[in-house]
Amino acid sequence: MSQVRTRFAPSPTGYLHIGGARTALFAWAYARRHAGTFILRIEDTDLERSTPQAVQAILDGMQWLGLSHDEGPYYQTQRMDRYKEVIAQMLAAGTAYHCYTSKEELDALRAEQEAKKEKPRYDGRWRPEPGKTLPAPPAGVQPVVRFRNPLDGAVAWDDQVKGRIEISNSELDDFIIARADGTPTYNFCVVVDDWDMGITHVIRGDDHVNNTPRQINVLKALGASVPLYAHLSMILGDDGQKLSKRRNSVAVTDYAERGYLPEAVLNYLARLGWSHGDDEVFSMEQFVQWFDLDHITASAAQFNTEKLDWLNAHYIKQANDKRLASEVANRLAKRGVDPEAGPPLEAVVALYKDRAANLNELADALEPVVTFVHASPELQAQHLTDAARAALKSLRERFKAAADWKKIVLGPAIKDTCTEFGMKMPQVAIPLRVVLLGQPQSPAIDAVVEVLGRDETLRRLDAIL
RNA sequence: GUCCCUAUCGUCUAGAGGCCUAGGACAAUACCCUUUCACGGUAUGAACCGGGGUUCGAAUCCCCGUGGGGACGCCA
Repeated sequence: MSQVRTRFAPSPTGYLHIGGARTALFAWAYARRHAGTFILRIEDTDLERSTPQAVQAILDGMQWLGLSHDEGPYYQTQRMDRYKEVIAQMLAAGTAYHCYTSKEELDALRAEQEAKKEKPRYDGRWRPEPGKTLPAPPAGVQPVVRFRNPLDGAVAWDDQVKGRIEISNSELDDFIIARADGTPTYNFCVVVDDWDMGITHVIRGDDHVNNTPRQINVLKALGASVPLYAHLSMILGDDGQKLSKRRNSVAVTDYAERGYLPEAVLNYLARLGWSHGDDEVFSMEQFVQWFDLDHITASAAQFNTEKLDWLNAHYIKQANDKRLASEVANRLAKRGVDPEAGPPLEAVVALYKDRAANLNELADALEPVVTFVHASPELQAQHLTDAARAALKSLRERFKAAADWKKIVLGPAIKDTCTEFGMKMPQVAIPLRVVLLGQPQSPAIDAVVEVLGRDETLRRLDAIL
C-alpha cells in the first residue's frame, strides 16, 4: 500500500468551524495512524469571500487543537498557472469545451426546467458531438469552459463510511471548470490538487458527496488515479438543528474562550461520530492508535454540550496546577483582578479544580480568594447573627494564637469554637465562609483558611466583625 | 420537483444473523460520602421509526413507506 496522504481543505471565509475541526481531526488522525502525511490546503479561489484574517483564524484554531500539518499550507490562488495548464490540455484533448451561454440564458433555462419540475441542468447546447453543428460563437462574449461529462453509464465508488454509492451519468451535467474570466472553479481545482498532491484518502464532510462523481469523472478524464473517499456526516447543534452562528458556538476559538481545554474538545469530537467500543475518555495518542474509518457513524450527530462539559471537568481535574493557574491568571487579569493579589494561584487552583466544569468557572471560584469580596448585606443578615459573630470573634482569637498556620492546627481551632458555643460545624463554618469569601459555600474551610494565609484571614475577619 | 445520504435510550454510541431478557457514556432520578456546596461512589428508569419479506432464527440482510439531512451556482 502506498503511503497515506490526507488533506484538510477549508475555504477561508470565516472561522474554523467545529464541524471542520472534526473533519480535520479525522484526516489528521488517519494520516498519523498510518505514518502518512497530513496536508493543509487553503481553498481560496473565491476572491470575494476569502480573507487573510480567516486564513489566520483557521491556522490559530488548528494550532490550539494541536493538529499540525506536514505539508502546506498550499493556496489555490498560487496555483492558477497549473489549473490553466490543465484546462488547456483538456480543451486540446476534447474533454472540455467552450460554452457561450450567457448567465441570463442559463437563468432562463433553469427557470423553465424548474417550472416543468425537472432537475435544473445545463442542456449541452455548446457540447461538441460528432456530426453536430455548433452555433456560431456570438461576438464579444467570453466563453466559460465546461467539462465534457460522459453521457452514459454510472460513476461509483466505495465510500469508506457510507458504503457503495453509484450515480448515473445522466444525473450529471457538463459543469463549468473555468469562468468567463478564466479563473477555475472549485470542483476543478480540487481535482487537480488532489491529483498533484497525491492524496490517497479524501476525508471530508458529506455535503461533498454530490461533488464526488463529478470529480471522479474529471480525474478519469485526466488519466489520474482515483483516491479513496470517506464522507463524514454533519454535526447538528444541541437543539438538533443545523449549526448556526447565531444559536451555537461554531468557532473552535469560542470554545477556547468559554474555558474548554483543547484535549476535552478533541476527545469530545473524536467520539462524535466515531467509536472504539465502550471507550469514552482517551488521549490523542490512544486515539491515533485506534482510529479507523470502519467505525465512523454514517448519520448526523447532535452536539451535546453537557457531555463536553463532563469531559472538560475531567480534563481540568487531570491538568497540572501550574497550567491551570496560568489560564486562570489570564482570565482574572482580563476582569481587572490582579492575579498576584492573593495567595499563590497554584495552591488555590489545587483546592478548587475538582469543582469546575471550565476555566471560567474556575476563575469565578478563585476570584473571591484572590481579592476580598465583601458579603452582600442580605448574606450578612442571613448568616452573621449575633451568636455567629460571637463565635467568629472567639475563633479569631484562636487563629491569632495558632502556633502553625496549617490545616491540622486550624481545623481543631474551628472545632474547639463549635464546642465552646455548643454549635454544630456548619453553624460556625458557614458564617466564616461568608466573612472570608462573601459566599456560603467553599471547599473544606480549614483548607481555605490555610491557603488564604494568616494575615489575609485576620484582615478579612477584622474588616467585617 | 429530481438525485443522493440517513434512521438503536432525551443525547453520543456498542452491535457486522443466534453471545441481545439490546451494552457503555452524558443527562435524569434515588441513596451513600461530605455536619457547606461541589467532586466521588452505588443503584434505578429510559431505545432497535412503521410495514412487508429472506431465514430454523433479524436491531443486524432485502423491498416499500415515513421522518431527518444534503445536493441540484460562472460558491466552496
